[in-house]
Amino acid sequence: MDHVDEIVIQWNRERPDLDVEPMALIGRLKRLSQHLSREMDKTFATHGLNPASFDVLATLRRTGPPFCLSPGDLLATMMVTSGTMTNRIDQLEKAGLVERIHNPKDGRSVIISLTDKGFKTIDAAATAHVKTQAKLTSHLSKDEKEALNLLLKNFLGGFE
Amino acid sequence: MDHVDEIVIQWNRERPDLDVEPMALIGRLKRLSQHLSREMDKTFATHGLNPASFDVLATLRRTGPPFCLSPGDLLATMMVTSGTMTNRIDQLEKAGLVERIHNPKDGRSVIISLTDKGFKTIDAAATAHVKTQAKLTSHLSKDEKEALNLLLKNFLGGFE
DNA sequence: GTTATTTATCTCGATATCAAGATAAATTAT
DNA sequence: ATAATTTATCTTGATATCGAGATAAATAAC
Repeated sequence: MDHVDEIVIQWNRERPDLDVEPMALIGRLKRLSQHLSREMDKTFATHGLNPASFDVLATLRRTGPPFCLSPGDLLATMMVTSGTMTNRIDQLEKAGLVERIHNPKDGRSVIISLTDKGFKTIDAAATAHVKTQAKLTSHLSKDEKEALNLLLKNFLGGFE
Repeated sequence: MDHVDEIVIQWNRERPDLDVEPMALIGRLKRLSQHLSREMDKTFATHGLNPASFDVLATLRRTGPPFCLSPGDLLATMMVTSGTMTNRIDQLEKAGLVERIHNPKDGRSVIISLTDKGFKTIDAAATAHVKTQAKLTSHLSKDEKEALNLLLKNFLGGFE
């Protein structure tokens, strides 16, 4: 009997015409996502990052050498607008974690490159982040994790 | 081979020391939550609402008669701060969907009450919302929905 | 070659949120 | 009764995001 169960009971009493089964599923998904994000954000904060900056740095880092991508490339992997990406890069540049390099082959675009400081920061943060995520999923058994992952992948497939 | 699979491959190549299994699970959960929210937000918008205002009105509505709760009660069911709640109520009051009633039994607190207009709005929006949610989960079989819901409930239990 | 279109990024204004603290009423302690 | 504490809500300042549109370079059409 959790928070979502109570919501379902209330709706069933007030609006018995509505089938709120999907609401329970989506509600739990959303709430879980919020809880997980809050915990992970704490890890980012101990490395001077927020989720947005972690995301950008991690995307550059996992790309491999030479740790460069255009704002457009970064956009393509994250669900944000171009204005948001400009702002994220501004912050990271100000913090000395990335730099904007003029693209000699295309005057419209720039190349976002991890600095040494950015590399060290994201490598340390990623190590801690993975540890946090392991802890956050430690309540689940191996089988549960696999089953959940598979169901989510299938579900997500309908959108991407 | 979805978006998250590619991320896992990249991390395995660049940082084979990291176990990114939990990252895949959490990443899918988060991304799915975003997709679902975006779709649901469209339904809210057609009723002149945003997710925040829908949430407040729905909470008041499903409470049943007399469709009243204090800001503190509303806070307890949503994961937001008191400042956010004040702002949400301000917007809804300005739109004529709720009203702040002075609580005669406690000078510190107020009672947030659904207006007729608020009641009609949320009833129509909720009907449409449930329909949207049914569509969003229609890719999943009945068994999948049940299995997923159960796993999520178990997972969520660790946080609430 | 000049014009039109597309592409890549940035700018601007509006908004929802949070964290921290202010205000004011109720409760508890002395 | 008075003072101290707790509780309920609101205020303020900062920030991340979005949507829409601006800018400027590359490409395509003619």
